[in-house]
Amino acid sequence: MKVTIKDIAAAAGVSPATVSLVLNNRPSRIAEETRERIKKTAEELGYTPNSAAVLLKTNRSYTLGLLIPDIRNDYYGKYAKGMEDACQAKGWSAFFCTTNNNPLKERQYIETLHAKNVDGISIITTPSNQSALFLENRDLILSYGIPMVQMDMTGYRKPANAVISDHFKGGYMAARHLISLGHTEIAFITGPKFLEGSASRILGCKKAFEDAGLNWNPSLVFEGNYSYESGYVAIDNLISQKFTAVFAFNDLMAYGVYNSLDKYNLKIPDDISVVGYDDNFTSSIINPPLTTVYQPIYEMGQTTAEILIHAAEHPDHEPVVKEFDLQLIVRKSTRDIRNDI
Amino acid sequence: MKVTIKDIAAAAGVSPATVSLVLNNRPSRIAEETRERIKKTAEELGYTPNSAAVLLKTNRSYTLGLLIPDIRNDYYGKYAKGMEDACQAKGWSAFFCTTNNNPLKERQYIETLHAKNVDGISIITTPSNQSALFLENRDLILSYGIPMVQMDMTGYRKPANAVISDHFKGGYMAARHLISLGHTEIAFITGPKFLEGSASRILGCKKAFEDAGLNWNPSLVFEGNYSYESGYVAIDNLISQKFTAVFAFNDLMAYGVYNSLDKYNLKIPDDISVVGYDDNFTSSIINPPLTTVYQPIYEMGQTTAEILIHAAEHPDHEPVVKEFDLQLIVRKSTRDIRNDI
DNA sequence: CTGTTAGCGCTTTCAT
DNA sequence: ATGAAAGCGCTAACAG
Repeated sequence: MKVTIKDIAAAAGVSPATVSLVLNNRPSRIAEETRERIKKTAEELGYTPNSAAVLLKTNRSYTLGLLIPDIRNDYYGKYAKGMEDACQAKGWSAFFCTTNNNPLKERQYIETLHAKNVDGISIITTPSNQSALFLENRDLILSYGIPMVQMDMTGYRKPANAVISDHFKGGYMAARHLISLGHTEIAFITGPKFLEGSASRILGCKKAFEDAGLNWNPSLVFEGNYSYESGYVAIDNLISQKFTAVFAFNDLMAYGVYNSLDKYNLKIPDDISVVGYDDNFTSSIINPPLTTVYQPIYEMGQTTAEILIHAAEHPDHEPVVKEFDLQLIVRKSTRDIRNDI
Repeated sequence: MKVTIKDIAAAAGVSPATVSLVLNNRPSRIAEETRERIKKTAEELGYTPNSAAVLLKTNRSYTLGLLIPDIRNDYYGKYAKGMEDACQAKGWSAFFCTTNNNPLKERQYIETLHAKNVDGISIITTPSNQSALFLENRDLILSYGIPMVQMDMTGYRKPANAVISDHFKGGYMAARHLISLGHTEIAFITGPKFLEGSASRILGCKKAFEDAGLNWNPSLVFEGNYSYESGYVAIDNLISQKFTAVFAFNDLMAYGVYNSLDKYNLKIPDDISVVGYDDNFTSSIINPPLTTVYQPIYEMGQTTAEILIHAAEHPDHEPVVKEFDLQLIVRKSTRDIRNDI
């Protein structure tokens, strides 16, 4: 059925060992004439190496595992794409595993990934990730001795690699943008407070207020959970108060804000300015296009793969933390109100 | 490092063969007491079977490969999720491979998948898929003897499984909906004409016109390519003509229509009604929510996995074609104009 | 310059 | 009721 190096060896009149040497371009002194003959018959027979055999022998799968909460979330989709592309560029593969934020499912996948001998695993902080079960999962990976990179896991420091962005700065940028447009009463829809990323963004916002000499109003802060619905509900809860702008800590919640505001007949940006975070695909096509904080998530995925591949190839690899810059994308959902009556 | 059955055998004082028998629940008469002891030590040592070894021996990877144009497209995302969930339910895994509609990349992935001994492959028709290179890829999979299911590949009949939906009916449903709302001048933004699915939808639309005794106006048909931009451009091209509704052959193009219409100060659905196709996530949160034809794409993904797993487990498996029902989701982007002045 | 050999971890038939 | 042994396809150390 499947053609093996034995078949090639027989067809080319050499031994399997020679075939292996040639096909892997090992530095050995095989006659040029023999080389050609072997390569040619391999090509003719349509040979593909059996990676299970290679793996069993070398203990290297050239495969990475990626644990993501949800592939359908554009944010994670971009990250996954970045990893996949970087893998492909180096001849590696990636296993995508969707955990749905379920620690048991995540654990199961980690075991599968271990069984499949992946050479590295990427994990992501999610709204419920700080639970003990999730932390146990991190330790499981470490105990298997599999290189791992933590994406956006600001709070959990273990001897492992990390790929992060500066949430404090992101919060600061968004708030400052709104303030520079004359907004002083700003509603904030945050992520779960136990998430460090969300907490840092709030700190960034407060700093922006402080720098501008503005008063911080805690009653305009609503704790969301990064879902569309929580953005929608947030407005219902805040609507009785006065505010001219809202900063939602991710785009998904901003979409909820859009529709909730529409229900109250409030126009964006005429009545209320809105800022999001992440820059999902939808944010540029929605009406009005959403001003948002862009995270180079695709690049973070690429870097994750590169770190993991490096770690796999260099057993003496030292844990590394890469931080990425944020960028404010100004679109049509925010407006200068300084010249209003 | 990694614990093997040998380790368990040593610890439990039995032979590796016995361990294998017990851990795989093979029907053999191992003493209950021994069974327990083996299972317990396996648990204690944290044993995970080495799937490379299992694969090498059994020639079964319990893994499926999925060739998709783009994981970031929600349509494919749902499909991938369906496959992944069905795999997980049966203890299988899935490899996601993003081809970007590049036949060379697809080919490369097929070879990788073959090298990794996947037990089945799913492929999807895409806007450029009918090219000779893509068709060669199908044949490559077949030549490897790997079970395959073609998703939405209405035009290419080979001895292979398929998972499809009735495009003719989908086109008919959308057009009839608009007609029932009093629209007689409807613009159509189709997919590439070489795609059978798109062609069938047009036929369905024509049939709806015919059934309603309406005249078909070819100048209101614009050939798009299923991208956001092509929906946007379509309106630029059609705007000089009179129409009260547009049916875009996918949601992405409908989003382009939304923004292009906005540019001309045309309101949805007040001035123009819009219907899409696919029911992406964005369609329910966009303003106004988009009326669209829902394809049970998640279920199609599940079924794909089930067919593939079945085929892998039954070498005598006969090719099967599963057709799925469509559903019109009526939201706020379409409006009854019969009582207008 | 090329071939022989052992063995990676597991399954499975055949002996005991 | 359990164990010994062969072998899946490949690589790498060692022979020749």
